[in-house]
Amino acid sequence: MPIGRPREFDTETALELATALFWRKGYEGTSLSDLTETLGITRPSLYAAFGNKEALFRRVLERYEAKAGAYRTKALKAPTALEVARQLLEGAAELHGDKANPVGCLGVHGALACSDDAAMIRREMSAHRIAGEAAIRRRLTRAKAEGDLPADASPSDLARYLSVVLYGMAVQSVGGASRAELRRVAAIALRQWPKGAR
Amino acid sequence: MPIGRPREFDTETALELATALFWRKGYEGTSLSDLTETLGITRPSLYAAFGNKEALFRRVLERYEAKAGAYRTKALKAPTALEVARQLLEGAAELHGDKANPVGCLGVHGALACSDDAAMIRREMSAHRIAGEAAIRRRLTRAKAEGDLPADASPSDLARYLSVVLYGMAVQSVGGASRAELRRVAAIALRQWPKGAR
DNA sequence: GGAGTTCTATATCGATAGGTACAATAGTCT
DNA sequence: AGACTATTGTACCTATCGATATAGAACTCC
Repeated sequence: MPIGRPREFDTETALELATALFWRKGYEGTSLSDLTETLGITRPSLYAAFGNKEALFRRVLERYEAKAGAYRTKALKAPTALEVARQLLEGAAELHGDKANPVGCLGVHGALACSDDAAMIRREMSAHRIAGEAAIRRRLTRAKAEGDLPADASPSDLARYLSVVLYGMAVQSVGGASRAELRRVAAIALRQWPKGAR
Repeated sequence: MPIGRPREFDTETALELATALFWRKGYEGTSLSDLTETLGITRPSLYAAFGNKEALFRRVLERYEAKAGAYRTKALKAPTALEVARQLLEGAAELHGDKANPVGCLGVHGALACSDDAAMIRREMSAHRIAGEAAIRRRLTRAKAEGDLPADASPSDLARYLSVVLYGMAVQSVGGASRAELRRVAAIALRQWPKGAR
C-alpha cells in the first residue's frame, strides 16, 4: 500500500516551538495564527499533524512535563525530606530564573486559563497540579514514617506549602525576578523546614 | 443647562458585578457579552458609562485593591515585622479561602494575562505587583532600622519571599484549597520568620 | 506509468471578539 | 411647551477566533 506524500516539517521541532509559545502566552493567549506563523506551517498542515489546538496543547504539555518538570520527579527521589524540598525549591529557581526559558509556567497559566471555552483544559491542568502535590505529599509521608520528619509534622500541609512556594516563584518570575533572587527565595522558604530525627 | 436622561442602573453595583466577573475569569476571559449579560446593561450603556473594556477594568482594579487588598495596607501598619508578615499571610488565607469570593486573584490573573492584545494591562498589573512588593520591602527596611529584624536579614529578600507565598496561595486557591488549609500554609510560611532584637 | 495515499496551499466557513451609528426615549432646564 | 442633553435599544461594523472544503502536489507501491 502506498505511503503518501512525506511531511515537509519536523514534528518534534514544531512541538518545541509550540511549547515555547504556549509557555509564554498560555493556552488561550496563543492563537492558531501565532502557531502557524511561528511554526512556519499552514493551518491544514497543523490540523493534519496534531488534530486540533487542544490536542496539540496536550502534546506540548507532555513534553513540558518531561523536560521542564523533570526536576520535580528527580527531586522526589532524593534521600531525605529536606533534600526533596531543597531540590524542588532550587529546581524551580533554576527553571524560572533561566533567561532562556519563557517566563511563567504552563501549569500556572493553565490554572488561571481565561474563558469558559478552556474549561476542559483548566480542569485537566488542575488535576495535574493536584497530582503533583499528591506526589510530594506521598514522598513526605514516607519520610515521616522513616523518621525523616518530626512526629508532629503534617506531610499534606508541608506538601501544600511547597506547592504554594513553587507556584509563587513562577508568578514572581513573570515580574522579571532573576535566578539569584529566586534562589534566595528558595533559601528562605527552606529555612523553616522541620528537622527530622535522622 | 439640561442634565439629560438619567442612568437607569447604578454604576457602583455594576462595578461590583464586573469585579466578580473579572476576578473569576480574568481580563481577557471576560467578554463584553459576559459583562452586559451579568450587569443587565446593553453594550452602548456600558460604553457610555465606562468608556471601554480596558477603562472598565481599571475602575474594577481600583475597587478590588481598595476592598480585597485592604488587608495589605492594613498589615503594613502593624507594629512589628513579624506582625506585618503574619497579617499579610493570614489576610491572604482569609481572602482566598472565603468561599464567597471567586477563586484566584485579579493580580495573578493579570500577571499571566494571555494574548498580546492585553500587553498594556499586563504591564500595568506587573507594575502594581512590583509596587506592592516594594511597599513590603520599605516596611521591612524600617523594621530592620528599628531593630525589629536581625542585622543579617535582607528586607528585599524577605519581601520577595512574602510576595511569592502570597501569589502562590492565590494560585492554590484556584485548586480549591480551603481557608483552613491556607491558614496552615500561612503558619508554615511564618515559622521561619527571623526574630528581631525587640 | 498509473493507482493509491498523504501532505500542502488557497480560500473560506460560522461564531464571536470589541466597538459604534442612529434614532427613539426620558429627563432637566428656561 | 419647547430646547437641550444624556441614556437606551436595535442593528450592525470590522477583525479575528478555531476549524475545513477542496484541489493540486509529492511520494510509494504495483
